[in-house]
Amino acid sequence: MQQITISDLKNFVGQEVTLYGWLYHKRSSGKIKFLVLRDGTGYVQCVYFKGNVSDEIFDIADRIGQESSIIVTGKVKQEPKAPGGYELDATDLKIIHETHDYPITPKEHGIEFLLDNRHLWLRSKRQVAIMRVRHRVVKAIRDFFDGKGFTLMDAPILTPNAVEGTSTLFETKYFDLGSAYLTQSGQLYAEAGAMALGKVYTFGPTFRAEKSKTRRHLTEFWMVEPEVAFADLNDDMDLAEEFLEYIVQTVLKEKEEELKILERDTTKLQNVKRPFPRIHYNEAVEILKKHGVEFQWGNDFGGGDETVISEQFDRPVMVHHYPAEVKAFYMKRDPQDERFALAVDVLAPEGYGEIIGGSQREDDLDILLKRIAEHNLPQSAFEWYLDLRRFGSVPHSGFGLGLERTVSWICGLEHLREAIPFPRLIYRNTP
RNA sequence: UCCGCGAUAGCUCAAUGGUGGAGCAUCCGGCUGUUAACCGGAGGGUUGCAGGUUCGAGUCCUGCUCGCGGAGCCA
Repeated sequence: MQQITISDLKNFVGQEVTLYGWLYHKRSSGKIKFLVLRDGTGYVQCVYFKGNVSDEIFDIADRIGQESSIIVTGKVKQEPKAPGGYELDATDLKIIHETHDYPITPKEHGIEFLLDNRHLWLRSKRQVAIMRVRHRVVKAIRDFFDGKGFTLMDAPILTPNAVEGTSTLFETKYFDLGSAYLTQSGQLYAEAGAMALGKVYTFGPTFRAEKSKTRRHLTEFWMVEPEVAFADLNDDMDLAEEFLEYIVQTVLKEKEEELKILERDTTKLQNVKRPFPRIHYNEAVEILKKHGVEFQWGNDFGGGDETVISEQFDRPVMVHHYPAEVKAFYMKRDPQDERFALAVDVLAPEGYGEIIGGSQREDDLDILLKRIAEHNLPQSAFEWYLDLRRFGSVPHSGFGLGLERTVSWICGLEHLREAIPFPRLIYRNTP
């Protein structure tokens, strides 16, 4: 008897096979029982007729509870009515572990209950589909950069200094050196990498101790940050749009089944093709005014503002030249107009907001020193970073893409917490 | 941190200030093609915690705890 997976059933029609998995769902009708098996690769209905199997096997099928782990043997049958197209005419059933009273039933549950049971919730169809898409997005990210001559060069997670104020940093004791902080961004280290390798990217978890309590925030999330030497803001935008197009089109092509399970309207994703609209901050402000939004020039956009702006377009929109005041110290200012930073945010459609933030970096030592002073940052903490401008400084640019926001957008999720296996939220760090 | 909402059976919810219910889950019984199957029956409650008002509080009032939605901030 051949042991196979549910995803391989199509190659074994008419043959008797053995599947290992968990009981996902059960229906019975007197002398016939329908056991839906899941094995991580898919779902298949196994049909047990009384008479075709021994009474003992039939009793097991009757008795075992949802999520019991079992070994099923039977003949593969094509069944147009079955989801997936195949069904198992079962001949045998063995128990690996019998269980009862599994907490997550086929009926609806509240979000608190589901998050308390996240370790079990992950077994459900929808969550499995999301994790598959997440995995494919991660692979697409790596394939894209690897294929373009980038080197993966990860940044440290424990960092020595409170760079942009301690209020949003997680602090931890660090032996005799006092405190260390969980990284908020690998960018400064990526810049060092770009000066060594030309094109690099960091990809890992980042941490923000912001007391944010919205569907768009996690305290721990994953970010990919490419950094390119000899690249200006336009090069940065070129890279960002090619990157996003590649991710979305790849997932559309390869995770069709999962997006269907998630009931994602993929027509909106089909549009994600170059070129993306590029608008100046001033144009974005005009759009807000035209739509009756009260907005003070010079401010950053809020979530609602971003939605209004992105609704004007059928694909991601790149907003560039933000007022320098609201942007980070390391962003280079526009030599034509010092009020603006050479920065870009990419706003996803359908209200998903900012998924990419990037900029051309300040490469002049003296200007950077001035910015550090203006932001009341401790220069000593940045001496290593300033060295990058002392020894062979070049124009360079990069951006950061939030993985969970991207997954959330592609999957059409209501909340970021479903886009990561074990979400960390302001009032939750379990399981 | 601020604004708003909520906490009742394992889960999702209902209950005019007057004997706390339903669906699902569980258990028992029925059904040879079910798709969140269906039909009949049973068990299951310190109504988040602490006070108060009242003849009487799940319901009204005060405080607390926990959670949810949003804002600000950000990816």
